[in-house]
Order: sequence, then C-alpha cells, then structure tokens
Amino acid sequence: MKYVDVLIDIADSRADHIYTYSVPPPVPEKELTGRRVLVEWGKKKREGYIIRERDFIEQDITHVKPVIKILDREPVFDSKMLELAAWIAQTYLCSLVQALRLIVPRAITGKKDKVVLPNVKEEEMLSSPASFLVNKYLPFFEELWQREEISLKEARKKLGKEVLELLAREGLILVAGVYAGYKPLPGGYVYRLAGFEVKELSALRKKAPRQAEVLALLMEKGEIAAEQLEKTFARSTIEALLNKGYIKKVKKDKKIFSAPFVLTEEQERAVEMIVSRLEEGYREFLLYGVTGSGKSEIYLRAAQACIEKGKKVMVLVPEIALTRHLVEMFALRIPGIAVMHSGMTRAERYEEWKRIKNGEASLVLGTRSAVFAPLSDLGLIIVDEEQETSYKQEETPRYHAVEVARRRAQMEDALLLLGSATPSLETFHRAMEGKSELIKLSRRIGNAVMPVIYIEDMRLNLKRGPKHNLFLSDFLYNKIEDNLKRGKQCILFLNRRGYAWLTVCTECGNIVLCPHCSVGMTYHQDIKRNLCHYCNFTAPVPSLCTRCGSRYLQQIGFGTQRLEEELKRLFPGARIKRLDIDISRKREEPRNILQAMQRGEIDILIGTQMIAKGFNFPSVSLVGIVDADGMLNLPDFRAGERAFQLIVQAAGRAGRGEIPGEVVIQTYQPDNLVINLAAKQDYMSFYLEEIRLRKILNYPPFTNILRLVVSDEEEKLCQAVINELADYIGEITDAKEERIEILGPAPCPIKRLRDRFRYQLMVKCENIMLLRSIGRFIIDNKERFPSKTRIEIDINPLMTM
DNA sequence: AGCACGCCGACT
DNA sequence: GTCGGCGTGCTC
Ligand SMILES: [Zn+2]
Ligand SMILES: [Zn+2]
Repeated sequence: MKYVDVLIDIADSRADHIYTYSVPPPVPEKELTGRRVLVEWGKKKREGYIIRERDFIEQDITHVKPVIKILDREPVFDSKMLELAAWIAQTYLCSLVQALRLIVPRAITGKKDKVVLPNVKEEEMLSSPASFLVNKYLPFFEELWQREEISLKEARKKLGKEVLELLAREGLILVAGVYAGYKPLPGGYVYRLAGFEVKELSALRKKAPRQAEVLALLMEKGEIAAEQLEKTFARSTIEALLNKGYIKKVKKDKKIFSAPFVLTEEQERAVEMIVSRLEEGYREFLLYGVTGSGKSEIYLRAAQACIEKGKKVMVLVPEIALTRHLVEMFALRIPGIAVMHSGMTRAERYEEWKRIKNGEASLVLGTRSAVFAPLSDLGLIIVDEEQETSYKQEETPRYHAVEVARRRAQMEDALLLLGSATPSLETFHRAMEGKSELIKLSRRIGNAVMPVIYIEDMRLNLKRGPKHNLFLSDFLYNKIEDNLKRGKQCILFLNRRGYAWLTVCTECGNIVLCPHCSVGMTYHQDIKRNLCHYCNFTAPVPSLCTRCGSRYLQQIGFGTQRLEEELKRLFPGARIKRLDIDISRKREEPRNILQAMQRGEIDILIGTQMIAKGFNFPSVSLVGIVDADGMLNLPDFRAGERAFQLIVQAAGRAGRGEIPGEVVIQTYQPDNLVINLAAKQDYMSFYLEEIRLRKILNYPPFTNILRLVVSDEEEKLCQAVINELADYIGEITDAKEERIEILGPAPCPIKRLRDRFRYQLMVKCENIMLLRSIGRFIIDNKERFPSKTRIEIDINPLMTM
C-alpha cells in the first residue's frame, strides 16, 4: 500500500496539521509529493498538500483514511520550494501552510473535470443543521451517497446551477476538480518575420487581412510560438506567408541580441566582476551607484550573461510603477520574460506562474511576491532599490523579500545582486563586514553631472515675514521664477497629501480627530471633506468645535493640494500638475501626467514621494524639497535613514539629462546632520555616523528586534494581555545570560486604529533564535488570551507605527 | 481552524 | 429536569 503525509490546507496560525493517508490504486506513477489532494479530515473534506510519500505507516496510527482525489496532475512545488517554505515558517514565525500559500498560487478557477461529492454522511444527515435541504433533494443525495461522486455536468442537469450552489454554500456537497495543467509548447519552434517591408502591410490588409494580422502580431511580439500561431490561424494563411518569404519558422534559439549601448569603463568593470563569478556558487554583491549611474544596464548585461550560460534570472523591483520601465528595457533584449506583480488578476498570475514552472521563461521580473516564482536553475537574483520598505510584507507571513532572495540564492548556488543609490544600513554593513562584495559606480553616465544643492533656512523666511507664503522661501520662489523664464521644468516634493495637515480650533486648540483612530483628520479639497489617512474614513469639516463650540476652526499646515493651489496663484501662467496617491487612483491620470511631463508640457510637477522614485525626466533642472523636516520627525529609529534616502532620491531627479540640475532643500533645522549629508550626497559619511549611533543605541544591524502588537477594541484588555506577555518575557530575561532589552509595554505611536487600541512591546536581542523561540512560545499559548484580542508578531519590523 | 464532547448555571 | 454557555481535546 502507498501512503502519503498530507499537510491540511487550513489557516491555523497556531500549528500545522500533518496526517497520513493511503493512496488507493491506481497509484499514479509520477511523483506525488508536491501535489494537492482532497481528503476527509475530521468530518469535513479539505484540500491538502502531499509533503511526503511513504510505503509504511507509523505503528501508533489506528485508522488511515484514503485520499479522496488527487487534484494535480503534477507537483506544484518541489523539494527545494518545500524547504524554502519550511525556512519561511521558521524564520518569520508562521505555519507551514501560510508559507506554502505564498509559493502555490490560489487557483480558484482553472479546475477541470469537476465532480460533485457528498459532504455530509448518510447516517449524519438528521443531525445536520440544514437537513431539511437533504430531505428536499433526498433522491439526489441517495444517489450521491451510493455512487460517491457525480460529474458536475450531470448534477447540473438534475438540480440546476442555483440549487447546487446553495447546497455547496450550506456545506452539504463539495465541488472538486483537477487543477488545470499547462500544455507546454513542444518542439520549441517559433515564427519570426523574415523578408518583409512594413510598407507592404497596408496593401496586404485589403487583399489578405488574416495574413496582415499575423504580420502585425509578429511585429509587435517579435516572435510567436509555432503551436500558438498554428492554433489561432488557418494553415493556408501561414503557408502563404511562408511561401512569400515574409515569415520563417525557426527553432527557438538561445542567441541573445547584442547590446547596443556602450558601457562606461566603470560599468564595464562592474559587469565583469559579476559575470566572472557566475556558476561559482553563492555570492552576494552590492551595486552601489548614484542615481543615473546606469545600474539598469548592468543588471541587463549580467542577466544576459547568466541566460547565455543556460541559467535563469529573477529581477525584483519595489513597486508596480517601476516594473514597466525595466520590463521595456529587458524585453527588448531578452526573449521570454515573465512578469509577476500584485496588480495582475489571479488568472493572469496563474498563467504566468504556469509558464515559469514549465521552464518557458528565462527571466522573471516582478514585485515582492515574485521572489517565490517557481524558477528552477536560478543563476542570478537581482534586487533593484534594495532599501525599499515595500520588500517587507506587512502581514503574516511577514517576510522580507531581500532575505528570501538571499536564501534562494544560497539554496541554488546563485548570485545575489542588490542595487541601490542609498543602500539600507543593514545591507551596506554586510558589505563592510565582507559578507558581500561592494561594487561602486561613482559617476553619472553620459554628460549628466551631479546637481548643485542648496539648503534654505526657513527660519529666516519666517523672521523676515514671508513675502509669498509660509512654505515657499524667497530663494525657492526666485529659482522657480528663473526656471520658468528659461522654459525649464521643475519638480516640487512635499511628503504630505491632502490640502492641510490638521483642522484646529483657534480658541481652545482642539484637533479634529478620526472617530476610529487616534490621528488627526486631513482636509481634502477635491472631496471637500476631512479624511483619515490611516482608515480612509471621511467626514464633513465640522462647523463648530466639538469641545468649546467655537466657530473659529482653522486648517493648519499644508499638503500637496494647497501647494498646488498656492503655486497656481503665484505663477498664473505656469502649467502646474500634481501627482500623489489621490491622483493616481484615477485611472488614466497618472500616465497622462507622466507622459505630459516627458513631452515638456508641464512646467511644475508637485508630488509626494511617489514621484521621487524611478521616473526619469531628462529636462528637469530644478527640484524643491518643500519640507525636509517632515520626514525627520517620525517616531522610528530608522527616521534618519528614511529621510536621507528620500532627500537623495528626490535630488536625483534633477539634471538627469544634459541640463545641469539644482536642488533646494527647505528646512527649519539647516544644521541637521542628516540634511547636510543628504545635500552633499555623501552616503559614506551618513553611513558612518548612522552606524555609530546604531552601535551605541544597540539597534539593527547590531541586534535583532521582536515586536509584539496587541490590539483590541477594549483598551483594558489590551493592557492586560501586553502586561502578561511582558511578564513572561521578563522571566526569560532574568533566566538567560544573554543581553535582552525590553522596550515597553507602551501604546503604539498610533494608539488606536480602526476602532482597535494597540499596545506594543519590543524585545531586542542579538540572538535571533532566542527571539524566535519567544515568539513561537507566544503563538503556542495564544489560547490563554481572549481570542478577539489580536497578537501580532514581527521579527525585525520595518514599520513601527 | 472547526467540531464534538462535557460539565456547570438559569429557566420552562 | 432541560437548554445552552464555552473550556478541552481531537482530527490519519
Ligand atoms: Zn474649541
Ligand atoms: Zn481613521
């Protein structure tokens, strides 16, 4: 008898459930491990993952149930990916199921050969809460119990779609099917354009529209798999084109188009350093290069070299908006790239996943979750803008894609290439310690030169009495005016969306708060309402103060909307546009704005940090950072690092083309070290200063942090639970020799969020294993606390609001 | 995570 | 004497 260990697919954060089932004959010949199955678990039928095959069962097992149905024709994960899942579960304190769900796409659709199974036993039908339904359709159920399964088609004929859906919803029946597989394209032949002139196309459109269609398609895609083309077009159409010599059928070759760009000496050296280490086992590189130094071209060359050696490449980017730029660049020179990001529909992701699994993609490009792409034979993993916080998932499993990428590279003997203009302290520290090789690009490519950067003391602006308004210094005003006169473009950054900052009563100082969160509400001009930036609750601006009844409420501070309004008043002739999250929610608008910007149809672009990243506007010659202080005053030990990165990134938007750039940083603390180092673009000094502080204050990378957040609608309950957790951890601290530091318990910086109070506890300890075991213990003992009280556990958190 | 079993209070 | 609260233990 054949047996399998099945991991039951239920989201139990406390523990995994693995049980042995028998595989009734006929046992499939191919591998079972990694396939999904349907099993009866307890009273219910559930899906599970086969994680082991065996020919015997442990002696203490009395009953073994059979596998009801094997749901996959081939495995959806291999032993390496299972190992990776186990590592995720252990490292980030989640269950194996939660980790596997990252790796195996949830394909609700795409099941074939669907059948209906009974999900209630005959002898139990009377005790079922919906037994009247069983009685109502008794003949159907009797047949179902007897035959065990009925094809969905037949069942639909008997009862109709609606009734079946009802029965399924009530848990009386189960619709199961085999996950649709993916047909590989055999032979590996493709069609390409041959001797064909574009000008012939219009003539052909009239005479032979189908042929023209094929040609247009080939012009767009470059090449099309033979199977696919032959399936969609008639044989005669294709043959006619072949006979005319317009197209050719060729074996899909691995030849890479030669790169048209000439590398600088620095780039050449960087590429050589990486490429020479391909196939030499795991190794990590940090490509540290200023904005505009041509990192993307190095990624591309390294990727090409890797693919030439027959290995696959993974490229991670921080956000969807940045995928487009790299996709365009890579797709031009590397055939068969796959794209995966969270903006795609589930079906699109699944299709792409199957292509990758099938070995049809030589390069996968995507955001955070693409780190789990089912690539085998990985030779190189590239992480662009490695310092970006979006690589960390802010819900369980709270993994960090850079760490996962490192782990995969180690498992696959591949190279890890991290790129950044402002590396995270952790990453740069690794390079300083010799854990990775530092590759430095210090010059911008082409004729672009580093911008000139000015720090403007806003205290003077305040003292003099602002000529224009509070948030625009004379200096920046004049620079903008000059810039407009010269017909150049300008970008203004303000990292605060909305119109103002807060609504305040001028008589008693009361601030209008969100009724669901402990944060002030922000007025938004477009909707003419106050908005909570944390829970998106909106409310009309109150006409009277809720505390003292005063009519004098004021909108204080300024956001991008107010900045836009004021600039339009100050520079009435200028073409001014704004781009922030609120704008980007409108469908076409962001793209239109970016394109208009590229074409020089916008004079002043106002935006939040989203325009600081990635976009390359060659004719921007002035960048204004309106409020550099706003970024510095966050309650997080990484605030300085974030501010430095953001200022440098923003400054990097200036002077990317031929035009030399200027940057104006407005601040009330012109002597602040972070601002001054950012102004000098002096990463090295910033690093040395910041790492010194981290060492003194005992923060990462010199220690690890376990963060516990307890949340509940009742504050008392929160406090009780967090105190109990603190007591428990205190006991461990006393018992251990190691240096363990406990910060808190204390309310989170945002004390209430979506009607839940939040309290946190930070445990600092160099020994990460100890932190994990503390976290694991808390998970194992969760039932000791009220179940409605949420306990979240994060190892090395990035956000601590 | 579900679900059944089982032991105590309140209510027909 | 019965209905129902949720603590405890089990799921191959
Ligand atoms: Zn008031
Ligand atoms: Zn809110």
